[in-house]
Amino acid sequence: MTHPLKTSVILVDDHAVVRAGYKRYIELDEQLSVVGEASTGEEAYALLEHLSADVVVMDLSMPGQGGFESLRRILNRYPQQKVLIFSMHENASIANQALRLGAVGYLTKSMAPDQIIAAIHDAMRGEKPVAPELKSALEELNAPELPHHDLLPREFEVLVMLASGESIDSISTRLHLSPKTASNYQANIRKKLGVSSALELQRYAKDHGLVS
Amino acid sequence: MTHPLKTSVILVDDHAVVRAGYKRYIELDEQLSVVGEASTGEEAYALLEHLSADVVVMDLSMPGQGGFESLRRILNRYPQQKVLIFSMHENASIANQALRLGAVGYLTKSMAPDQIIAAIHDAMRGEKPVAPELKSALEELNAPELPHHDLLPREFEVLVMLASGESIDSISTRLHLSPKTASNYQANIRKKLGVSSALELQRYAKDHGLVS
DNA sequence: AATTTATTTGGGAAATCTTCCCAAGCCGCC
DNA sequence: GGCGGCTTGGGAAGATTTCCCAAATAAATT
Repeated sequence: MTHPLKTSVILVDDHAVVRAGYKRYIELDEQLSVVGEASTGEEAYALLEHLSADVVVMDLSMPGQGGFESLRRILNRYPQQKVLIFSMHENASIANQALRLGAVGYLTKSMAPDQIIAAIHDAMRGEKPVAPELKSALEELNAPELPHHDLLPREFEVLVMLASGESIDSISTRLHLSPKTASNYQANIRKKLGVSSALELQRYAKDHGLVS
Repeated sequence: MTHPLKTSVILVDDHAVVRAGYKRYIELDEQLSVVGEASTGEEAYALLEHLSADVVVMDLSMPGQGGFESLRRILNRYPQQKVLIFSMHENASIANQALRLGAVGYLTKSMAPDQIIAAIHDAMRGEKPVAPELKSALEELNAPELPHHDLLPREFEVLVMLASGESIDSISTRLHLSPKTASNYQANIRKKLGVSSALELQRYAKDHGLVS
């Protein structure tokens, strides 16, 4: 058996301190080497044009409306690229979105360093490492019987606007509806989701990743 | 002139990766040395009983109702301790609370590593380093002419409850008021703050650090 | 002590918003 | 064509919010 090639890693995180931390641990592993770093999603995208890597380890919360959009663009351009998300948010709905977009795994920064290293190897082996504390929540989130799954399309649209803080009037204007209709939608949405105030509705939407 | 003693630092952050990053940079500086690490506020507090350090560098968002409470307890027990907060939140109101509690400085993780090192030296020199992007917001926040400063005491109390999502009914019950009165308070609060919905009110409260 | 002054509490009445029920128009589907 | 689901809004009752105002109480001032 020949000596295997090292697994190459690109680190993407807007905090230099955090990148340094990853680097420290990754370099302790004989099989891994950091071949590039970027501090924004755009930078990472540009970097990939000149440099390929087996795994891109990326944070989601970055400036310049980064994160998700960057992930989307990278995977659009390089569909085979393995992108491992390391986020500080232990939020199942964020993880869910990232995995749906095609990330190869989702881990949190609170994991132990050796688990992080292990996850990179897992990803190389074709597995899809997910932070253990999120597994059950992720299943829950993909359960089809969640209340908002049987909102009508139009209702869903209104829900998102309501949850982002828009008023009935603003919604009815932007959607060319009578305030009456928008208001009726609100009543139906609240009933279906089982909430009774604007704040509860917003919390529902946030908890389920419908708004950020 | 004699050789000065090294400045000793304790790192407190629940992410081992992040601590490793700080350590990397701190150890590059001849004058600094990391003498201890902790992953929670409680651990840090316990550590200080056995070990003293010139500066404690601490993250705020830690598990176990950490952060603020830990800061409070540490400064209560060791009023002279220099505690430098390094948070990932560029939120002026959080910074404000931390500084009021007696933190010697507030910096964000997005600062360049050399600025971070410089800030530790600044703190030792008796300065109070604050992340530049927060300075103006901090002054703004301490300006006495903010709308909520002329809420009546009772109004303020109701504001906080409203902003945490409580309903008029729940508030009137808990405060032994008629729903009518609670509702009147709400109207007055909204008028004074210049908001027109529950969500705007919540955002106001969050932006000004009145609720988390 | 007497008198302002600020605060807390809620009623009345009008305006607004929400809810619930229902119906017309549309679109797609069998 | 006919059925069923989606979108749109009216009507009417009910609830909430707002605005104005006043009594009771507490705090401050002279």
